[in-house]
Amino acid sequence: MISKTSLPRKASRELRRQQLIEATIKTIARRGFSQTTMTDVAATAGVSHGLVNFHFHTKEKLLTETLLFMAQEYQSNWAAALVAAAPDPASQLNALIVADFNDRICTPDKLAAWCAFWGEAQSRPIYLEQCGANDRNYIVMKEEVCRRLVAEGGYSIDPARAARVLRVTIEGVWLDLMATAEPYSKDEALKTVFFCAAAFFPGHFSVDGLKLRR
Amino acid sequence: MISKTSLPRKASRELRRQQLIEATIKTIARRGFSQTTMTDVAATAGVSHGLVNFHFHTKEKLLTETLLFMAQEYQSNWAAALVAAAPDPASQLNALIVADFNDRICTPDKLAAWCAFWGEAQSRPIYLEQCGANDRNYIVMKEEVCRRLVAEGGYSIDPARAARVLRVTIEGVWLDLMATAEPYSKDEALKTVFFCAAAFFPGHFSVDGLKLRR
DNA sequence: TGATTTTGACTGAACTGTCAATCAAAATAC
DNA sequence: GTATTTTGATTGACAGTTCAGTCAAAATCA
Repeated sequence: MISKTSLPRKASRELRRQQLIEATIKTIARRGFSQTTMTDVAATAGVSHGLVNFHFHTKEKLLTETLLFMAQEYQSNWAAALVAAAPDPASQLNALIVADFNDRICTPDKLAAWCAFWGEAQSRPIYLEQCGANDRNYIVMKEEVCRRLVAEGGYSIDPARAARVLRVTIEGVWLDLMATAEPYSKDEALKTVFFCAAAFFPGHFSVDGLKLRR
Repeated sequence: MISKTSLPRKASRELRRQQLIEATIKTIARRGFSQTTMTDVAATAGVSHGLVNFHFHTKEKLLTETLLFMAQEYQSNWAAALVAAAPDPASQLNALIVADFNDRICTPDKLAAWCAFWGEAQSRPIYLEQCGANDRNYIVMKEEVCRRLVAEGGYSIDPARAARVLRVTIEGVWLDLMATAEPYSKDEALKTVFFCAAAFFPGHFSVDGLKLRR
């Protein structure tokens, strides 16, 4: 509140939009998609509900911009992990896996929000389009990494299917991490993914992660 | 509309309830959870919206009963597949996998409805409790089958993790089947699951399914 | 006839989007 | 540097709409 007043207006505008997007994520995670109202979001951000309309015009726009933000954050996270990794395919695959359990991406609120958006997206083509391009990028890139790893390691498996199983396994343990029914640790979740990678690429991965140079 | 007079009028209480539950599934699949109204459900079933309240009292009860129906249908599907299968663990695992792609369970409407419920369940403990017991049954049973298969085949993998990866892989390809962005056939989805089973249990499974007796 | 099912108009609550008024910051004038 | 004007951010009340749930009456059944 106090620090807000001292900020320049241009920065304040972007800051407030960002604040409202984060409030939206938190609200969706806490109350669910169908029970998220503009007033809830505003209350979470500590502002009046009129302000949300001032910045986003409609509820629909607020929701799509929130989804877009999460999609871009997700994409830039794995893209950054990829450029930071060594150029060999095993290191890159390892970096991709670890990146998905990054503390900034893999928070309870964001996982719950992803889940809520995903559940709603089935009936809203706009949502699917919103992050469809990102999804495709990710899939293509992951397949390519697996293809190179198969070639390098002399494996005889279908790289596209391996990439697909690894991708959905990560999604799956994400969901498990949220469901209160069957809880296990984030570490066990990561181990499960590596267990899977080790089954496909035993020369490069073990249940504990990337194997050291052979 | 025309057939209404011949069937629903004469329909018993249970039949109408069932009809409304199916209309709810279809409506949720088509319009999404947050946009599903009592009037929508009633219109889909071809009755007035007052009747829905007559049979289910509240919207919340209609939704929970719909979820309960799907959970029970899912459970009885795999339970039936299990008793029909040969007693050896490989046959039972195979039966479980195939059962999840059964035409009665694996319809676009039901997958979309599952997805919508799942997205909403994160913020509604009641929904999770609703099918939590079923989920746990399934997980325990699947782990047990994998444990027996590991013992029989002399594999050296963790059966709980194998069971988990197989479970979430099935969930994952289910989701892929719905998302319009990256569509592949139901057959390819099943092959992907078997690809995974073959990686864990190469003596018993190939990408085409259960291997014949060795 | 009496019991049960079904209809559709109605009510009250909740929610979205609008708007006039207010206030603070920035720009401009003096 | 100080006063004045302009711009942008914020509020809260309000209008219009939607929707869940109610209910009295009608239809149907047995």
